Amino acid sequence: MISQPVSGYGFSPGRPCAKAIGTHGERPGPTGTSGKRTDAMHDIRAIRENPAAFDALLGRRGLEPVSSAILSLDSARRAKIAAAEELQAEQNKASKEAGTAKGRGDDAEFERLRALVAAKKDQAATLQADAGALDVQLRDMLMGIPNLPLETVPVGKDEDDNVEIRRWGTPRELDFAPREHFDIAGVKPGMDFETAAKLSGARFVLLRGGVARIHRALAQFMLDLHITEHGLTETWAPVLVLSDMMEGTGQLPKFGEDSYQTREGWWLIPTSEVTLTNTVHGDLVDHATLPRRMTAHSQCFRSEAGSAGRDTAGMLRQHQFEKVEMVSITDAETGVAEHARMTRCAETVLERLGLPYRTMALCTGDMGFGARITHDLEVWLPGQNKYREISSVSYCGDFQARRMNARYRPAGGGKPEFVHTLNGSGLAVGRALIAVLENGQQADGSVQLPEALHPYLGGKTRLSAEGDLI
RNA sequence: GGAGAUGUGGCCGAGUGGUCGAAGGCGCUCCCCUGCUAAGGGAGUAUACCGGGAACGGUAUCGAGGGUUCGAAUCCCUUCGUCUCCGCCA
Repeated sequence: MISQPVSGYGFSPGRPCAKAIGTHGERPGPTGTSGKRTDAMHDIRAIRENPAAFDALLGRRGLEPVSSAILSLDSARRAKIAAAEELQAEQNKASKEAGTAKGRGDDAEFERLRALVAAKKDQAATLQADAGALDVQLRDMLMGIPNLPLETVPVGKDEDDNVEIRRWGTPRELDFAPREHFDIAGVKPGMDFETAAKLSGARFVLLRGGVARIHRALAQFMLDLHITEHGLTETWAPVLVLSDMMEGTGQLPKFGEDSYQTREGWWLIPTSEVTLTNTVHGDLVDHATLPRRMTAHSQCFRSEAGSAGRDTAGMLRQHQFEKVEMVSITDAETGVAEHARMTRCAETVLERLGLPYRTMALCTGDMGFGARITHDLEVWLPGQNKYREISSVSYCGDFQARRMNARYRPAGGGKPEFVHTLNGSGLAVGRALIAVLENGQQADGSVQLPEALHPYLGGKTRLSAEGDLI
């Protein structure tokens, strides 16, 4: 790397953020300690070797070809680097000779060489600056390009093209008109949007009594299931993270608007995928420690910019919500199998709760930025009379690992290779609460609660129409 | 928040402004010896980029950024992290 690239987007680690609410000009923001690598967002070599394949895979996502733009930047950058390095080599050589000249007291020769070094240095600096500028351009371009879909991912435009791959459970036959969760008699006393709005504004909720306890029970149940039966390691992590971490998992630079940032520069995690995945940020881990399977229960914060007007009723879409997240750090060989495993872990939660769901393979057009393949779990919501997303399980290949510079050394030595990462909700707690309430609702406004939760509710089995656990 | 210390390769740890990409140890790989094991001997072992079919050559990197210098791991400035003590605090 010729020179340290300047951050090409609005904020930069180590400095107060332009986007921060209420700028603190003098206060340095929290920063990471890792350096930036300019080439690591996508495999530039792979693009060089087969630009058509790169464009073809992006084309499946509905994106225009970009490889020729990338490659022309890349070759311009490489030409500058080569020229600059040649000059630096000459500079280093002359400098060394200057040292020996000085050593033997040859002042005339020393002065001549000193001037030569200065000249070379000057020329090299110009070329370095050029290379650096091209580097930043290339980096920004690569940072903005989403992950390549696996060949197995169905091609499509939007969510209408997603493919159902599995369905479990049968929605109950009801002899009454099902209500949405916030409209169920037994739920109303414990789900207070008015007070939450007073405290925090729109898209917040305040839970009380039985509903609050069911919510808590759900999170505990999920965590316990994952750590005792699925072998995930329980983890508790910060919810404030550095910009580097958000960049590592792909929330930045493109999607900064979707998250919140403190005045000091920290970001509030939109999901603990950020913290769990970045546990290996910048690390060279022992292959024998893979796969690393983690789970965490955390608060999640999302600005929900761009979803104004959607799902405004109830607690389906909130600025702050809880989620039990699963993350696996693994390698290229086991990534796809791990994805299937993780999907099963999430499905198991729903099955234990007796909640009907379907598993969808997202099409290329509906997949998230960092994913190579994503399965969404959609739970049946009788109040809405439809399946709604409650979990999303993605395999990211080495996409995040490249951004994080997270690698492992293969068994038996050899060059370090990027780890592969996966993440999935297991599950969104708030949405699970909704599903439990809506699916368990009775004609009288009470709610029958899943057996799996009873131990977490002190043996209580129902939410009465008055809102009490009984 | 105040004072001090510190940040070196997978890990630990040495380091004089040029002979340092960096001693030594651990770990790892290969080989030898030892009829198993334990121990021992030898060799190798940073990352990224650029050029090259390769051998290899070049450039950069000693938390990060900047500066002084012909030349910086080593000097100066800024900044971040860590540790210790004090203060405050769930």
